[in-house]
Amino acid sequence: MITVYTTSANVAERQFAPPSLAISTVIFALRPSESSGRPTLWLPLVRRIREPFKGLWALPGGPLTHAESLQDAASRNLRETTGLAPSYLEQLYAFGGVHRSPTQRVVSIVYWALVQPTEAALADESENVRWFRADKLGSLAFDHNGIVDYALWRLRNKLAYGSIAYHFLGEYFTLAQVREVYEAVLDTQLDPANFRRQIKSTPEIEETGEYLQGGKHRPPRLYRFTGRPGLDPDNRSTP
Amino acid sequence: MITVYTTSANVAERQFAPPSLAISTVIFALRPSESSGRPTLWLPLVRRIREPFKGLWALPGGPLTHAESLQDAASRNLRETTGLAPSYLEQLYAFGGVHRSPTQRVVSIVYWALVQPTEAALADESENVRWFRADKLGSLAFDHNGIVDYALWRLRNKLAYGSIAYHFLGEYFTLAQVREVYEAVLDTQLDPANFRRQIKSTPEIEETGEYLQGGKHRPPRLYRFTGRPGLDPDNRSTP
DNA sequence: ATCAGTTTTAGTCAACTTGACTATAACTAA
DNA sequence: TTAGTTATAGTCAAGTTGACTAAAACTGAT
Repeated sequence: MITVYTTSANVAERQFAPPSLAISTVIFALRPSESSGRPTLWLPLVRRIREPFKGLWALPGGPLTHAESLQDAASRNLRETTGLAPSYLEQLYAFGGVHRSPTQRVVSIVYWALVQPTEAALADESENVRWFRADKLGSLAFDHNGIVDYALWRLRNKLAYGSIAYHFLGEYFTLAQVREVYEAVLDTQLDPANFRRQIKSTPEIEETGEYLQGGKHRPPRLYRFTGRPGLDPDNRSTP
Repeated sequence: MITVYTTSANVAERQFAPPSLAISTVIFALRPSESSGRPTLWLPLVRRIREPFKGLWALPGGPLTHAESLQDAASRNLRETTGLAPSYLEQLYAFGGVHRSPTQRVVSIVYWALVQPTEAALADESENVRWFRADKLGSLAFDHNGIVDYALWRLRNKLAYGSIAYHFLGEYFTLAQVREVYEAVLDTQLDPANFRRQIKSTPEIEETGEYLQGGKHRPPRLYRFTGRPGLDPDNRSTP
């Protein structure tokens, strides 16, 4: 038996085509809030230029090409749509509900990424690519609101547990900046003294001899993160 | 432009076909070890009856049909190959390295499951379906050794954190049985007194009035787990 | 009946961690 | 010089953890 699928298949034919596979990315960066000036969570979205959901905002994404691993596809897509190179990239989840898209069956393998503020400032922004505050997104295309919610949950989880916060920051940072990352992501206030005691007790934080000058107060010491992010189980792109 | 893919495509044609999508499952159950009699981790594998890796053992898996969500596909597959109904089922990871299979590009969305010992005892076993100790697997087909390692890591992680252990057990259990789950999965000895203090301090454990009779020692009280497992972000199979 | 063997269960104690809070240090701007 | 600001160290009580002791409650053998 020979089964034939075409890219311009009608609905009846699509019933038998394999589900199509897409890669999307939730990209987080810290940017100063317009109101308070404190850092808050933002993410870039792209406007859909075709049906379904034409005109609505959606997560950046695209197809998986033949020669690249899932992770490579995610970081290529991220670069192509926003010009960004992430400092952290991890698989979030494979979404495969039957009715995610009204026109065809799509399985989306979603990654989430963190970018540093210097990177984020360089990001391309245009009519069809814009940054939004993570807590003020409005209604997105497909199930993308749910996906962002889940990515936020994972980010908060990972922050509470591990050593993810430093990927929002540059190579050198003050402990107050680390605290601001936690405060922005978890949306709470933290006691500065207790917070620094905890952070300093983790072995992956290294004191440098440098201080950050220029504030109108006692200059804070600069630190460095020496840990490596845990490798994903599947990212062996070039064997 | 019309692109045509056939199920009997040759290698050159497959280059342009979309990567195919498969669902696999890592199924864990506790069974008594032959040597010590204590519970240990086991999982069922199926023997491959065709190339590639013909004759080797592999994770149970199969295709994704059109009308079912990823999770539904995983539990259907699990039922078809082993006859099992899992008490816990969660997505593990989407594996999509370029060279996972020598003959074609395959993206595998892998689930992991826990089954209760009563279930596990009923599981079909045959020439081509057999249970193995998780720490004595030998060399499996594809990248399945790596997948099992990752599933083990996730299981241990989840155990240390959350309320997963009870899905290995029946509705009623003693605290010593819970401890045996931890000891089997983490492969350590735990102090009985300290362990029970910790478990009893979690609010989801409920004392029953019943005791387990029949041991040659003081009869232990039976407990019940009242928490619900966290829902996966995508398992809305029937909307 | 009693005793040894077993596991269950409660409790103690020191070491460590956490959250709330106080106080001093080191800078800038007026 | 002083007020304002953040950085940084330290204290203290409450809570948690790990190592350990001991009593309770059953069975099976003497």
